[in-house]
Amino acid sequence: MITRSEENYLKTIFSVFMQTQNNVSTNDIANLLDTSPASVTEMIKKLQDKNLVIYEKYNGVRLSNEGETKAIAIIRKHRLWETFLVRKLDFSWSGVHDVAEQLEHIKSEKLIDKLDQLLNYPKFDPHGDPIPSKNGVLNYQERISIFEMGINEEGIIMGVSLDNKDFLDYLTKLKISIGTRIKVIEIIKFDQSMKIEFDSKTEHISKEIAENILIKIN
Amino acid sequence: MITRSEENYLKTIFSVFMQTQNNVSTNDIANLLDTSPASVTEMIKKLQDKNLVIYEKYNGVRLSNEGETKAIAIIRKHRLWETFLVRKLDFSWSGVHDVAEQLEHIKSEKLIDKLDQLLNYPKFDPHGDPIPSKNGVLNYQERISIFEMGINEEGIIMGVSLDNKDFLDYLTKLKISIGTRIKVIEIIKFDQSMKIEFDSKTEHISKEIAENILIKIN
DNA sequence: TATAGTTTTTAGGCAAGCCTAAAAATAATT
DNA sequence: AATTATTTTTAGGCTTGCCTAAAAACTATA
Repeated sequence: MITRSEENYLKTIFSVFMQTQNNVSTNDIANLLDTSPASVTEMIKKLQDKNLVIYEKYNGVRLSNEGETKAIAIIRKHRLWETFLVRKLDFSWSGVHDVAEQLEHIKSEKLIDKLDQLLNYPKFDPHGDPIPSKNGVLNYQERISIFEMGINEEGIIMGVSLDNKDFLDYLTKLKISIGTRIKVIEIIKFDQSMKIEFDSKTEHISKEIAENILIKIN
Repeated sequence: MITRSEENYLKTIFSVFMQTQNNVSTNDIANLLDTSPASVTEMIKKLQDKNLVIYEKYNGVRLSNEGETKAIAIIRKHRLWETFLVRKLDFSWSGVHDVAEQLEHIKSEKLIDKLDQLLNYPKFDPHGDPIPSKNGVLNYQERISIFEMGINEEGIIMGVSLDNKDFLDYLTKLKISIGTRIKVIEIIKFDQSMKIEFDSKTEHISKEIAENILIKIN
């Protein structure tokens, strides 16, 4: 049996490794899970005993195949629940995270399969992140931020890279959502803010906003 | 903050007290929660410190007003989740309990309100038990078992008093469900089994079955 | 390369929630 | 009423997951 806390460690290790492709450091995990490095070391040893991670002292940690399977299953649950909350219970995409964080630990394969079915087997969650399939395939779509685009380039919004309430609420206000086609009109050198066009209108967004909106890249 | 374990104690104390109207004994709680009497004593003290129960050594325990409010809130969550599982995810009423047991501990008032709304504010769960309202009113409908009925008496099935898979599956097979109108045709003295009529057909049910099907009484 | 700085691990502790065994209180029986 | 049986509580321990402080190992810099 895998505990809730262990699940959170696996999830964290997975997502950091995804980004860096390097063994994950004790300190990084401690910061992300808001716990002490000492606790992390301790927990990693437990996970190692359960063959969920590969660990060498003073050299960081990464997931074993078994650990990765477990991590992906949790991410699947999290993203399906987020999708459920937004689509069926009218949650805003900014209000979804904390509840999904709890729901992802519910243990019932049947529940998740049925939820998947109810939602008609969604491929992406409300933030545009891919939902792993039941058999653990995570279909990763490469994306760049609007900030990385050049003038006159176009793209379709595929997701966001920040789960901050104010940020998401602002996007809602601008009526920017996943699927929106945008075009970069102008880049202001001074503050690196951008003028973008979408739905036949123009909006001016700051660097911070542009950096956290992701578009598809082929 | 109230822990998952504390919530389970409150729920248990509440339901035993509902039935007996007496202070609940340490032993009873231990049996129901499948734990040791010593652990129960210890936990009760904690609950007392939090003003959730009223407790006197060697004299059992009952809920304080605050404890009762908490207990009812958990029961509300449990029964709403059960309703959701059956109505939206096609769970059988026998498969629902374990998952609801987990889901009832999810902390989010908004989630429960939205769920309630999605289900159109149900008054009863799939087993026929009343769902407490948001403000904590538990509308109890008095019921008796079929076993307590006399010959030629009629009634409408309002619920069950047993959450056993084999039992519930058998009712499904017999096509007995909540709302079914039944009439007692014959009582066999020898084994106290009963012949009942419903949906223009007759079935023969054992004492054990009859005892666990509840009908409305006015 | 020696030293200073950072990261990681070890050591020792704490709260929650459980356990068993033994003691104390209550209840039942002769 | 005295004894026996049952229930409940106390005492002492265990595991999980966290903590702080100190030691050890790595990394960077003079």
